[in-house]
This record gives sequence, structure tokens and C-alpha cells, in this order.
Amino acid sequence: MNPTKLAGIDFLAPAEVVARQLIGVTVLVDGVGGRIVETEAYDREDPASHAYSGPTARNFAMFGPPAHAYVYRSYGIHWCLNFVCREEGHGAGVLIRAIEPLAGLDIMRARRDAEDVQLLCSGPGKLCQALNVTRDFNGASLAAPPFRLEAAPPGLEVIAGPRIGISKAVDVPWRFGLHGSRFVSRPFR
DNA sequence: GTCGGGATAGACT
DNA sequence: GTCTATCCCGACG
Repeated sequence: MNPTKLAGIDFLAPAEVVARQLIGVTVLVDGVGGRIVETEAYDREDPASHAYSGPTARNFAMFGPPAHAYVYRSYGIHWCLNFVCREEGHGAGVLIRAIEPLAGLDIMRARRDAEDVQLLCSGPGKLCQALNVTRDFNGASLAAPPFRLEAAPPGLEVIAGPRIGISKAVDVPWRFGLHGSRFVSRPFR
């Protein structure tokens, strides 16, 4: 079994479509996690994307099957979690940037060494630390344990803006967030 | 083999 | 707002 549809989302769709639809989806890793409130889309023909110059040892998971994880090291310190989309071999993904913590709060507090719920998962590196996501998850299916995805409730208001921390294609509005959420990494404007 | 830069976070002025 | 720790890998050669 290798489903491309999870939590009501078709992961064969373009990254910017999947990124928008992921807002409000609940993601759990070993039962710990919460509701996605911020994402960014990265496509193959996108100078800001790791996939831009083709498959490499680092990004090969991005060219693997959709609805799988792509995990990479950032700045030598943090891990970042992406969901692969489009057909296998295309090389597109969605960076999960922030989560509203809902399940396993005490576990996340211990892993993050932080009390404030707003500081647990409000950034791509933070949420990986809180959910214990590391290189071990690179290429893993999102349809199988320890991952679990639950569909978003209907009618959420999603807002878009430019992506964060990149030096190319800085004006492409492929950052998406849940309107009014206090759990995003940085406010939208 | 070497070099340079990065989809960050946290501490600090 | 600025500074920077610190690791992996991609681009060269």
C-alpha cells in the first residue's frame, strides 16, 4: 500500500495546492503533535527549492513517492520536515513550518526544554525537536506509523505570503498560514 | 580534497 | 533590529 491521498489531500497535486490544503491538518508522530498552521511550497522549477538542481544524495527523498517525508539538516543545527508531493520523480515538497500543539504537550515541553505552548512548535526546527523528527524519518511514508495525519475541518481561512529565510524567488507567495493563529513562526501581513 | 553557504533559533544591543 | 553557532552536502577541480 502506497496511498497518495491522506487526510483528504491528494499529494499528486502541485506543491502550492498541497501546502494550502495542509493548513488545519493534524499531524502526529507517535501520538505527539497538533494542527498544522504554517507551511511553505517548494517546486522543481523553483530556484529556492532544494530540488532545483536535480536529485542529489541530500534531496533524493524529494524525488521519491508522494505522501512521504523529506527531512534535512538546516544550518548544521536544526532538522526540517517536508511532505513530498507530485508524482514520484518530480521533486516537489511542502515544508511544515509551524504546528499548534495539541497532543503530548508534556513530552514536547521536555524535548524542547520550554514551558510556553507558543514556543513548542512555532518554527520548522522547533517542531522537529518537539516531535522528535530526525534524519531517521527521511523517506518514511506518512501513511504508516509513527506518522498519523487527520483531515482538517472545513471552512478554515488560509492566508498567503512570501516565504521566509530564502535568497531566491523571495517574492513568490508560497507561504501559507491559518488566519489569526498565534502559533505561526512569524505573523503574516 | 577543499571550500562556502544554507527553507534556523536564540541570545543580545 | 544584529550576531552567530555548527553540520552537511553540493560545487568545484
